Amino acid sequence: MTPQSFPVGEIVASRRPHRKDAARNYDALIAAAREAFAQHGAEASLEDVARRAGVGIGTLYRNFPTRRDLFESVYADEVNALVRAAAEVADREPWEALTAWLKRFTEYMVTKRAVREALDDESEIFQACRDSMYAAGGPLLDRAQAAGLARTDMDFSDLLRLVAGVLGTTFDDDVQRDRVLAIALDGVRTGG
Amino acid sequence: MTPQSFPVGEIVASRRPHRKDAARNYDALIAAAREAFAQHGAEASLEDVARRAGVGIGTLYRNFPTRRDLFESVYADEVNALVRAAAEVADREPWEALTAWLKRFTEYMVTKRAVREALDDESEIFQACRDSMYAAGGPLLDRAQAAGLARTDMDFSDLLRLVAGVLGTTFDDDVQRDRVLAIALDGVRTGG
DNA sequence: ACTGTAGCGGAGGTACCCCTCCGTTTCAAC
DNA sequence: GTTGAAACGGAGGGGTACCTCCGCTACAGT
Repeated sequence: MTPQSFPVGEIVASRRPHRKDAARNYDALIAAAREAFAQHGAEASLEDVARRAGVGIGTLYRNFPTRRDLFESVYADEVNALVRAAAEVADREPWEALTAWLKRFTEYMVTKRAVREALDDESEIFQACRDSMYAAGGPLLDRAQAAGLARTDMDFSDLLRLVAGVLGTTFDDDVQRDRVLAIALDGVRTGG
Repeated sequence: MTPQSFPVGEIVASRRPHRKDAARNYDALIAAAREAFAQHGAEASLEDVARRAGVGIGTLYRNFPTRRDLFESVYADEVNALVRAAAEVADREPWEALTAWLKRFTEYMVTKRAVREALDDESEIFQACRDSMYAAGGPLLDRAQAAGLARTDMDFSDLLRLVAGVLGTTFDDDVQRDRVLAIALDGVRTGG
């Protein structure tokens, strides 16, 4: 309801280097990895990631000594974007703010899917990211519930799973996707 | 409504061999492949599949010359099981029959997920399987709609995507999964 | 029981991936 | 501009997967 006041910065201490060329390579690696993981899942080739980023394999390993390190950085990056998105919709109407944020949540899911395969659910970073995300998005559901627009026998976690699931499937076209998502959200919505 | 009268047999001409040892190996390969694909996705190692099945790699390649052939057989096998399941629930109450079948649909989704990655959506087998599955499951939704238990501004395809999506995600536990699925189906259900 | 053949397993060539190591390049502080 | 340290790229050793090929095995029909 008020602009987010909790920290939206780095979830884990970012290892982004200071030198210009190094920082550029770091960013290129994160972007390439997100792309590769989205396309090939958790087992994407790291050499392919380095190729996409236009850097040598050695550079990849210096920045991310293990595959897990790369996953964590890509994932944290996505979560940060999602947290920022929550602040951006905070001034809209309750239900519209919620659904707008859930739309942005779609993109996050693509990365999340691959990351799930690689990182243990109980890992520290997952915990931190979940906290961060719930702190950012949770109030959006709270507002809708307080306004009598959303059922109260569910929590934010339920909502995310529902939306994540629906958006994680493929559809004939965008029209069908929106229709099915609307049906799912009809299960969430209450007269208002 | 009446027991299924359409063919529930092989969707594609099965290449299952006649000789006893060969047939056993064929079945073991299908089972091992389903397991491996569920676990590792479309890029599971074929040598691993052969190992799980307890056969030589040569045997795998004789039965399934290409990775695609193996996928198609595993997939067709699953669809056949799903079609049979529709016949088995046909004598229950409309809404209960529908949800019972959708529960079985969960298992199918695990395989489907991997197969999607490997097979083109427009492939002949996908088309045939979809027809077969819709013919089997579609009447279950029709019945529920006719009984005023399900909204009529959606079709069977929408329902499958919705359920497939929800069940394709992970949950904290079975209780949450059932709760979220119930919310989604609340969007489908109409007063009754 | 005999026997022809369908079926079997796995060795091995090729290709790709993982990850380390180190000689070379590039930055930035002076 | 000089220079030292940080960063770079990619060669290369070890491992695994793909797929073919062929000598061996075991089934089924007589």
